[in-house]
Amino acid sequence: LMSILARSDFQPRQALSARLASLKVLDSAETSLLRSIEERPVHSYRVNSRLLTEGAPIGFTQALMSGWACRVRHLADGRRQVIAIVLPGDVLGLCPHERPLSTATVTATTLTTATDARELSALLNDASDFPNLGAALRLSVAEDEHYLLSQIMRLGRQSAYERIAHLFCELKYRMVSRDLAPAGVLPMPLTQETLADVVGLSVVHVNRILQQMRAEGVIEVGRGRLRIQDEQALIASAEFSPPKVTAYKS
Amino acid sequence: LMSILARSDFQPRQALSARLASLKVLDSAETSLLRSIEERPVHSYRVNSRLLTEGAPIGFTQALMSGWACRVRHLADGRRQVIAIVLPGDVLGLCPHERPLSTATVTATTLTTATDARELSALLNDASDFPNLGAALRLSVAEDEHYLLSQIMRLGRQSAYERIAHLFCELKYRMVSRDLAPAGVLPMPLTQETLADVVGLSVVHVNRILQQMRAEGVIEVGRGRLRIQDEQALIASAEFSPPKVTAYKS
DNA sequence: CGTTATCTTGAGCAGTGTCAAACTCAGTGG
DNA sequence: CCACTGAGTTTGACACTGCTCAAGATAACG
Repeated sequence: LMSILARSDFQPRQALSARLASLKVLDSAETSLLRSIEERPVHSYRVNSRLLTEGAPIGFTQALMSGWACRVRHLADGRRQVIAIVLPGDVLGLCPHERPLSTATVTATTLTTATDARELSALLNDASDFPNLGAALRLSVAEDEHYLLSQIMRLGRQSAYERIAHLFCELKYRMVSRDLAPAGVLPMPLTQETLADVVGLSVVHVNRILQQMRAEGVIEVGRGRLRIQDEQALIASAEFSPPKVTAYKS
Repeated sequence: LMSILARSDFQPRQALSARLASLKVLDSAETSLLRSIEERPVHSYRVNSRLLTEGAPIGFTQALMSGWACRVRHLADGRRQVIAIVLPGDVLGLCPHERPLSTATVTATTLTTATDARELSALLNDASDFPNLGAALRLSVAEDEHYLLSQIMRLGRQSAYERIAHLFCELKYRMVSRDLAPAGVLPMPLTQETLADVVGLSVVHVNRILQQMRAEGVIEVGRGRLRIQDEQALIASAEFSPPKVTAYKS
């Protein structure tokens, strides 16, 4: 049993409800709906397998329970850009329109599990039965858009160092809001190669920047973990700020 | 009267209905709702004035009637990234949640007019009265997300030449779908400086790439116009493909 | 018709990419 | 238990894309 807790792909399965509850206070019916989604049997995805394919129909909405995935786009010559990192508690294929096609491929970066969450899709359009949950879901969509905009800012106008710093701040913030970063240490299952595809740099350069950050005592990375030692320094050099999408406190 | 037609900021005011009708067949009630939005008195925005401010509340949803605007993010030292170009027919502040805050600043790049389109916001959550219009609106939101992903791909993994080529293909596609690019010529009111902030390059470099494209006979730019002379070449080098967000034909 | 913004060009340089090789380390199978 | 393997990381040398600075040429605009 100790070994189960120690397994690197272990994730508490409440990431989804943790995130949504942090966006809006939920009532008990809403909480138990989320629980039932979280306790449902999962579908497992092997490393490098696809959860969604660009241009292909989205069968039904899924919620990531454990593991990390990446939304990616490809170019013909093999160049690859990670659009967004998908963490436990994120929802895939949440589209308000009919017969949606995926706008990007989603690949499992680690062993990944996801559950059917098709109720959430319906909630987007008609939240009359679960008003707070509907609101939380919409806020989460707005947050996700905020993160897309941040990715554009990073890639377009920040230096290599700033991009990585900004990404790490964002990952920490997102993991914390799902209770997945105990004691300030977060799992970091991405290889430097994948990291490079996120921040639009070469592997070699990513490696050099990480060395630099380590030398400065700002972070500790390796063995699947990331510890941010000087968060203020990172936040300052990246000009990171967390998403604010509504004027309500929740 | 000839001079009115010749003015560079002249735009037919049906861009919104042209775009939405291209996404889904609308019935007459829906069409006339759009007409009434389009014929409403406009609010004018001077060059460089703000339609929305990052972090500030979004008063109400607006539809751009004429002129071009840019969604931008800023860094403290003055660096600026254009997240997206906002064209006539685009809708601003379309958020499904309560009391939304803007996730980016929107600045008028040319003289711009916009009308109050708050009905559309309500339609996002409850489209029972205007089902096709609701569907069209949701499709337009999905398309907009597709364009954001394209922007990420461009900035992260494409060369300077490819970025500009891709952007031009996208602009042409968007303008055509609103009936704003007669005879294959589109208005191009962006300065090279703004263009640089879109594609994440320096002005000087943008200028050089434009020279190159002109020399190759691929485009003609200047005096506020863009003519794409060899669209196949542009599409091929940029690997451009138009958004496909639903399996329905409309 | 001056004035200012925008565009253009050149020269030199910085940041990041490429290539290639060595090193680490977790698995794997003998 | 140990050698082997292969993915991932690290390092160095060098190339190149795109940036900066600065000045001049055009075009827009009042």
